[in-house]
Amino acid sequence: MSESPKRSKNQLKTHIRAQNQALILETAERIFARQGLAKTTTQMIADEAGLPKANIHYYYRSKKDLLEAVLERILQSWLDSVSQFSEELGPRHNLTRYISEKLDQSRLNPSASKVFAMALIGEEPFVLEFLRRFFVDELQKEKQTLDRWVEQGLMKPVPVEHLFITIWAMTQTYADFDGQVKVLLQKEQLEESDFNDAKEFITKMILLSCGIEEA
Amino acid sequence: MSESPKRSKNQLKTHIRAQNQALILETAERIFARQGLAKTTTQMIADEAGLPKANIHYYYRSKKDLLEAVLERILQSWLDSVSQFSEELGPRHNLTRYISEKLDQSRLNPSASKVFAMALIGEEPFVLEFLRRFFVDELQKEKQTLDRWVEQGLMKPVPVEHLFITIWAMTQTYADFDGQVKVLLQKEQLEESDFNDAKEFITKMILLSCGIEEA
DNA sequence: CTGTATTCTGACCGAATGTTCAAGTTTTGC
DNA sequence: GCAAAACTTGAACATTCGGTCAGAATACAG
Repeated sequence: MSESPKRSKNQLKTHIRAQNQALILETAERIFARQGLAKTTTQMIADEAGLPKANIHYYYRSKKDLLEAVLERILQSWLDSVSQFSEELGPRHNLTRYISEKLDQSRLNPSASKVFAMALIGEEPFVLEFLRRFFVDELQKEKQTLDRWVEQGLMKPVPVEHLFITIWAMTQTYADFDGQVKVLLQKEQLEESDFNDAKEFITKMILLSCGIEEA
Repeated sequence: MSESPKRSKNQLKTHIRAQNQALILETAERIFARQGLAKTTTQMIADEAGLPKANIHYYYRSKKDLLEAVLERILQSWLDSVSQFSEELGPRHNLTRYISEKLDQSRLNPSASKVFAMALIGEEPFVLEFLRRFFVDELQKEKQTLDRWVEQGLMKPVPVEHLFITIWAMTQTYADFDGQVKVLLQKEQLEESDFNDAKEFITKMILLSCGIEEA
């Protein structure tokens, strides 16, 4: 138990703060996903984190602040983990990787996915603003890349907005509506193989619709 | 104002009841969709329906009862409006119609769509139970029909569960996450043409992936 | 070791909200 | 018309929940 072999004297400044904030954000994300944004109480988060409620409010003034911090953390991790489209690698490779990464995200971090979907469906201003600031530009860039691939005859022209909306919709579904998916697949729990089946099916659909793969 | 030209003596029994329940259910559905299930208060519904709050509780004992009544109404209307797959008409016609009808539903009754999605993402036991009772059997039937089409060489074999999950995901998205869609399409409001674009794109994707349409 | 900054926490508060109730009013069946 | 049933509604209640605060405890710098 009593282990402190090396007191690395460097960033002990607000060591406690960073540690507690991380604990609170992780716990909050989990409970927000499980209970819904509105039904989640600061008391629940406090209990599950093993902290008194007042301590939560010491780090995050209001529940809204806490939710926004949770969302910001999610979005930041997504921005970090998403690969940019690389024109040289061509459409097949890029689209396949994009779908694969999105489904992996849904599978490996379902809480984050679900919290984000809840915020979206509830039209939290914070999230819409974030989309406006980051993803609209992102989409424009990807559109240009796709246009160039079309010019080079590597794929057929497609409505890029709808392409990305549908990819988003399909990949998110497996995390966001997992209750429904479990019922339809008649499984207690989704396994990696289910995600792989989905990955294969969705990828094939998208490649076909872009004229990259032949039927 | 004082109009009662013909007192059709038949179903005046609980005329008032039916009328008020309809008003309450419609209003509740709208506000549930706008505010979220948990944030919606009985007071809001009362105000927007022009009734005192106690009157809402006269017809629906609890908020949970009211939500379930709203959900039941939505599901019933869906069951009524959905066309059965008809084997003779073949896969192209049936799938095209199915996608078209689902997108029309999302467009023409976005509140219903959104409330249902909120209940699903929150894993309301009522909805999951309903899915289990109705849609699992439904899916089995459709699976058999598709199998026969495959045998007849009218389409290629596909993972039917994932086919329907992805169709569901894509068509619902335009209603459920319309905030996000509007941002990405950079529109103030979604128009019928946007839904038609989506309809065309999704239909083509699905037909291609079933080997019904050539690239 | 000492003073300062940071963190911790039990107790409390006010507002909001679902629900009940009892006393009214209207409608209905006869 | 009349009694019973159905409907209406203002007021009140109990509970829950987000948020505050003051003072105790702890960590930290010099």
